[in-house]
Amino acid sequence: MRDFKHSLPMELMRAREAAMARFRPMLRDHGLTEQQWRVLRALVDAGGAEVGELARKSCLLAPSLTRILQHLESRSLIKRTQNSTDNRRAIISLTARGRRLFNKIGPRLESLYRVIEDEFGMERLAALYTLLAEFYETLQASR
Amino acid sequence: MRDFKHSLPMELMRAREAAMARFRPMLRDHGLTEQQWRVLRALVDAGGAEVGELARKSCLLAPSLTRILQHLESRSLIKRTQNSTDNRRAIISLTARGRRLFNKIGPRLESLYRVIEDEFGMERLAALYTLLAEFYETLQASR
DNA sequence: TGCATTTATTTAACATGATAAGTATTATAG
DNA sequence: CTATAATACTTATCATGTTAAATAAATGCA
Repeated sequence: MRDFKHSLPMELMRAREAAMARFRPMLRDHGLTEQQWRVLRALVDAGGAEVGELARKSCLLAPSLTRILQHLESRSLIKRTQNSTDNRRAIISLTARGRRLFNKIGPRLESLYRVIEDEFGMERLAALYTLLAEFYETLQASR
Repeated sequence: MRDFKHSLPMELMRAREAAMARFRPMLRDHGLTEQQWRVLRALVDAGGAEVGELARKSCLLAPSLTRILQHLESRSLIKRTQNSTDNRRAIISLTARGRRLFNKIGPRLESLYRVIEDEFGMERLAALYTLLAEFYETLQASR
């Protein structure tokens, strides 16, 4: 059998964890988990979205997102607006408070990201992005 | 701000998830989670290991591993042997039953992995492995 | 119109992720 | 020797991952 050290899912996980270890402490300082941050960021990107759309954009499973939205709503970082044409769908958007938090954290995470760019190099980073996107597309295409 | 779609941790996660989606159903058919499988595989690779060593090899946090070992032990897939020179350290190893389960699942996962190799191509896969390893090393080195 | 089906989201249950704190054992300074 | 620190795990707590089931609203069709 192939060497255990060369398990692709584990290598992907280790690389991700190495990166997240840089970001997580700052998020924690602001009382956010990485998943909660992904939701805020997806909302800024989309400017309001339905739950399903938000799940895709933030790469979260629906049950996880449900809990996270409940949590963020209790902290008044997001709000729900009912869609009049389809009462199953609620539109989620940031509150002013949520946006302020995002504006405070975003730039700091960006600068941490630039450190990684500097250390690893833009070219290799771009190559990695490309391979990852191709890998994902390849595996999705044949489903 | 950089496009949300180009968040490296998310790309790593999506790629990993695409791969795991291929493997998880089979593991589930045998009553194993992917983490439990990683532990069995690390044990085969090491042929018996201390808890800390096992945590590193299987990329699991110590508290998670503690619970997983309790679970696997209750299913008689692993056993603990006390180290006589240091009673804090217990040596974990597979039982005969654990090894049988591994031998049944391992080859099937290998063949699923070969499908991915075929679809994505050995060369690109090798390039991806290399970049991931370099990325990990780069981020660890500067800590 | 009335009812089965589909769609969108939430609940439930169990397992793991992440951090902090606790426990037992070994190593070490004085 | 002995008090103290370091080591190796384990517990505890809260949040998320994963799957299945439930709920509720919209859709399709007889």
